Amino acid sequence: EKREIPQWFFKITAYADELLSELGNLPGWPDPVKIMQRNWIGRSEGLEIQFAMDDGEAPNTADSITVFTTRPDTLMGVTFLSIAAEHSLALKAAASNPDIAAFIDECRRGGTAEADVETQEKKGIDTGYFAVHPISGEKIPVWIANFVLMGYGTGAVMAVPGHDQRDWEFATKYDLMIKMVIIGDAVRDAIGELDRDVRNNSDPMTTALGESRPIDVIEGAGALSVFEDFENGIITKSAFTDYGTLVNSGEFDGLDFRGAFDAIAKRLEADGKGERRVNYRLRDWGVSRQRYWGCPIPMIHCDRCGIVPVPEDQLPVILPENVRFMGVQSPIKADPEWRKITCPSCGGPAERETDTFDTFMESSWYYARYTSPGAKDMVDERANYWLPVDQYIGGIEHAILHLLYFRFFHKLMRDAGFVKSTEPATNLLCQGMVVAETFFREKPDGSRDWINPADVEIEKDERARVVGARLKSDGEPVEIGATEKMSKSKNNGVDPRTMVGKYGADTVRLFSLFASPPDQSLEWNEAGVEGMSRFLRRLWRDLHAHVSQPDHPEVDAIALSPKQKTMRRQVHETIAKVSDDFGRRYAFNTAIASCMELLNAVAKFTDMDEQSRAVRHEVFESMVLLLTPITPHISQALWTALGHVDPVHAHAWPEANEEALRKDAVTLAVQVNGKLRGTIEAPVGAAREAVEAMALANSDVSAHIGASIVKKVIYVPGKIVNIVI
RNA sequence: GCCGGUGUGGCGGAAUUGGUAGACGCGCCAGACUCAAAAUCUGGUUACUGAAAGGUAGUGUGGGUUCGAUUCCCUCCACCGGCACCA
Repeated sequence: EKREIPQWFFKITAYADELLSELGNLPGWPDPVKIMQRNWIGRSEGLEIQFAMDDGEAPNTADSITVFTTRPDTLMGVTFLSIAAEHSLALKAAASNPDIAAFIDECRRGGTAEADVETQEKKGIDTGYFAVHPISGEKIPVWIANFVLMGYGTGAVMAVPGHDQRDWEFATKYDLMIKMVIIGDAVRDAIGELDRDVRNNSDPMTTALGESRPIDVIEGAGALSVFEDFENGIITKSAFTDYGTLVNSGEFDGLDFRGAFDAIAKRLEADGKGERRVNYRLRDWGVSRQRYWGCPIPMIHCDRCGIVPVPEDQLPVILPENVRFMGVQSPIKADPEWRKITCPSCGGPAERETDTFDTFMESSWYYARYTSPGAKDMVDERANYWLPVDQYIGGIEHAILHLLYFRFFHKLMRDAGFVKSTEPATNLLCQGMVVAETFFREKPDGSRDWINPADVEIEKDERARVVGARLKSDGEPVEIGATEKMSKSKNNGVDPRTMVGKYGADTVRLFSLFASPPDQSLEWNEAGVEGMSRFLRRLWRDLHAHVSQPDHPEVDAIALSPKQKTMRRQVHETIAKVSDDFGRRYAFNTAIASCMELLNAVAKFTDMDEQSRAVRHEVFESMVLLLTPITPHISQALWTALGHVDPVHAHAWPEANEEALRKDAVTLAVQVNGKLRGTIEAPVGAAREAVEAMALANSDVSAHIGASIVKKVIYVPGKIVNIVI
């Protein structure tokens, strides 16, 4: 059932629409990742418009410049076109003009990374060519601009300096015309008033300007500067980029964004000069890299047959290991022998591809291969048993690239018939980085000698503030640097095995999960681990003290004293909280904290009667089960101590008992004007009037009300009473 | 520059749907035990003020919405991640 693979198959842009829409079917993925991917794909609706070249100036009248715009409503404000340095027309202009050629060279030298392009100084050069405005027929100049990239859209943009900030800055710098064709609502409304007075001119802006009185009227609408600019025929402050109403746009005057979009689209479509189009910011994925390390691209270049795939029985192409590195070039590129091969199609001499795949290529489908070890194909039928991945975990730094390629590849495999699912992973957790403090000493040449945190002693003042640090070996001070991601270059890596050796794996795992929620960065700091060790030792000691007591009956919920009930309720509250923290919130730190609270509470619960011992048994059994996923080894030992024969991991996860969770009374905060002034104990389900009366009767509260009149009382059952005076 | 995130005690962090800010842990202080130390246990620990009870302020900045804001909205600042070849 494998499909014939069409030519567009490997283009990620062919999947742009699906990659975007399927984000809506990923409830188990974090919102920030989905938002970043949505923005990265960047779907936008607009018009593609052709600007013909002016006959008298163009080197070839067949030339035209195609632009894409999401703001066709500003079309009548176009005063020039900006094209990329690699645009065919730019290259044509460069052929006869050394200044232009030099400018293009300069653009090439600049970085192509989006961050470089967006932060560099906006520069341009006039090509000397003119295009024709598709509606007004005006001649408009064509400029080359360093911020227009060939890889985006069509490599050319229509410039509307009046209503685009970047175009505005460019036009101001090079003294190009700026037209106002959109006005905001405030200006429109003010003009509307003037228009009613005059009524005899169809162009409201002209009417307003024709009168000697508009300024004071407009001033009230808060648009004075815009209006003054218009009087002078230029926008001086900055571009007006909001949506609004069209002016100075001939037949389109008075239309809003939507109306203008439709009218202009219709007009251009009728004239064959433009059409509606959906554009994506997403670019195609170039998968080849000019380096040695990597998976060779299994393609063969034949002069007669073109590019021919390596036959399947010769896969995989193995990277030669017996190579010599010389300079920066890949050794398989330098080696004239390795690439020699006969063409599998015609049998003539041919050459292997010497580029290797981008590492993102393999990381895009390894998870699928893991389901089918030894499979002859990429995967076999086992993939459909395991996939999609239930829980995928990776760093947030992969939010865009890896996780988009990952989704793309899964859809490719689906369309090739390898898997049936549409998305590779149901749930995604992006964990933070492991960071640690850095320490250094400055060397005479100003460079830094980084010192490992394990070799440093921290000095603190009497208020426990860090005042300095010393090297353990010589006792001399060292400088304290930033807290950064663990790295070799900053020598702040700490091997957890040292800690595991000292405290055991359970303690270290407990510590690393307790230190911060998984999606935040984790500070690896030895100080906290002592607390975890203490907690486990207390649990061990208290549990063994409990099992050394005489046997006890089952818990009899009806026979429990209020104190026993409270203790038992806390057990079930903890079960409910830990279950939710593990299953829904991934909040392991708070799950552990509530187990600690439970241990603190049971340590104070020292009654020795039978039912107390029964409740205490429930505390320890539950706590051991709740901690098992984090501390399996000590949990198993404690489980055995509690008298169980079966392994702890085989036991069912505890469930919170509704009956045990029930409360008779609840503590309510009482506020006066939003400030906490006291608390009251109210029976659950008490009437509003009764609760209000209790709140007003509270002495701390009444002291703050004094002789004032109570205006309003807000009561949120189970939470607060707020008395407004 | 753009997109996303973060900012809370001395420190890591909690507050889940707008409802008692600082849970839990570290550190620190005091006490108990001890000849002593370690370990352990008990109590305290946001700041200012006050003998105390308490009062006032307080969650990066400045504003706003609300009876009530760490939480929602706007502004700004700092830091972290990504920006398509980290060859």
